[in-house]
Parts: sequence; structure tokens; C-alpha cells
Amino acid sequence: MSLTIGKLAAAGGVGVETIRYYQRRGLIGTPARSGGDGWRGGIRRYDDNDLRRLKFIRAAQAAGFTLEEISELLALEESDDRARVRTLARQRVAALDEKIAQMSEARAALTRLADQCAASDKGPCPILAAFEA
Amino acid sequence: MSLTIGKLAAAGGVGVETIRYYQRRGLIGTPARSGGDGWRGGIRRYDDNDLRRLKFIRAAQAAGFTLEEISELLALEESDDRARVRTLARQRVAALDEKIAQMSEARAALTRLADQCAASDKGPCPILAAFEA
DNA sequence: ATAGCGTCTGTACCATGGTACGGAGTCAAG
DNA sequence: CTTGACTCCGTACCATGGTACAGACGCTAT
Repeated sequence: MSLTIGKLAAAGGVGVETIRYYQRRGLIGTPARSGGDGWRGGIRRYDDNDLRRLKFIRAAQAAGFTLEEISELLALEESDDRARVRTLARQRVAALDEKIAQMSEARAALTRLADQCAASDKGPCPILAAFEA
Repeated sequence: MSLTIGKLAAAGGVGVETIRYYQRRGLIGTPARSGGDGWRGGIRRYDDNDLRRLKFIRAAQAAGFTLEEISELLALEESDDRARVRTLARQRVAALDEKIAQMSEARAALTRLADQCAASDKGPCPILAAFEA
């Protein structure tokens, strides 16, 4: 099975330019150009493994990994270093926890202020007032 | 009370370049340069109100607002449109809810996978395997 | 009055994750 | 064998929130 970059992109649900970007980042390889004869032209052909990597990237992104981390995960795929993978996963969980906590705090404060603000139109807006402190 | 940009930045806990950036974004005004005589040189002087705005920006940022939104909030401060402020706050709460939900989902999935991965070294790493699906 | 720190302005650069475009080449169908 | 869609490559640009730097000038203390 062989795909052009356009088919690969469509199959992975991304744009062509995104594939090229991942190639620049080293997440996906750049197959040799070949159009049949020995000249230097031709179109690059992608295979199932490229599609697999592409889907891997999207799945890992959905789990909150950065492209930098995904790059390492893809390398680890080849090397069976499960401990390292677990470490990356735990680190990501810790980072997520921190961001979730921050956002929850902000959410609670904002909700409270919006309720207060809605409760009465007397005096200054409590939301704006809160940012003055 | 009058502050140089450096003092203002220090008082607000940000860098001088950040102040200039906020000025470019229109979040903080740019006072006239004046050094005493009528010539066209001199140093810009900031006051309490600039410091107040700066602190407002940092507080609103902590509540998850973007600089774009903060720009609007600062304008609303002058206009007493509490309904609009509440709308912005509720929108931000909704956006936070969505991000928190996404991240919690990712967190749960990753935690489960990491636990599974730690439980047994047999077979392929469940974390990596999850991204293959 | 001169050293030296701070400020002013414009511009470029950083990370992150892409998106867009021009000009040339390639490939398949009619 | 030409047209039209697609690809290749380099480079520039987008948003977001800053950060850095050069060269000129301002201000203050000695």
C-alpha cells in the first residue's frame, strides 16, 4: 500500500502542510522521491507505517503530549523502554493535574463573582472589583 | 506619585518589556514624554492608575482571560456595562469547563494506562499500544 | 562635566503548532 | 500531448504572550 502525501493527510484527518510540518519536526520520515526512472524527480510515497505514526501523533496529542514528547514516545516505541514511557506519562499526568487545579480555581472564583454580580446591580461590578485588589 | 517604566514594572512584578508589550496591545496607555522643558525628549511617567491597570491585567490573566478579553474588560470598567462583563465571565467559565473536561479525560486515560503498564511487563507497553488504535 | 544606569524606539526573535503561497515539476486522464 | 490536479521545496506568515537587543538619548551622582 502506498499513499501520496495528500492521501496520507486525508487518511489521518490533517492537512498536507501538517504532514510536512511533522516531517520538519522529525516525527514522520521523508521517503525518497522516485518516479520510476533514475532521474531526480518524482513523488514521495508513504505507507501504512507512516499512517500509523500519524495516527499515533494525533492520539498522543489528544492525551495532552506536546510534539516534543511525542517525538520521544515514537523513539521509545522502537526501544521497549517502558519505564521511560511510564515516566513521561506520569509527568504528563502531573502537568495536567497542575493545570486542572489552576483552571478549577479560576473557574470557581469567576463563577462566584458572576453570581454576585448578577445578584445585585448596586455598587461596582464585583468581577471588575476583584481584579482591582 | 510618578513612576518610571522600570519602577512600574517592578511594582507590578513584570519586566519592562512586558509593559511595552501591553502598551503595544493598547492595555496600558503611553503617557507623553516630558523632561521639563519644551523640547521633544524626556522620559515617560506613569501613575497609580497605570499600576492599577497593570495589576488588573495580571489578576484577570490569573482568572484565565486572554489579553484580548482583558482589553475589553478594561474598556468596560469605564462604561458600567455589567451585563457584558458577566457575559464575558460566563463565557470564560464555559471555556474553562471545556478545557478542564478534556484534560480530566486525558488524565484519567493516561493514569489508567500508566497503572496497567506498571502492573506487568508482559506484552507491548499499554500506553504506546493505546496510541496505535 | 562625564561616567554610568535607565529609558526610548524600532525591530527581530523565542516557543508552540501549524497554515499559506509561489514557482517548478510530475502524473494520470482525456 | 495537453490540461488540470497534485506534489515538491523554500520561505513567509498566523496567533499568543512575551523577550532581547542595538543605538541614541535622558538623568543623576560624583
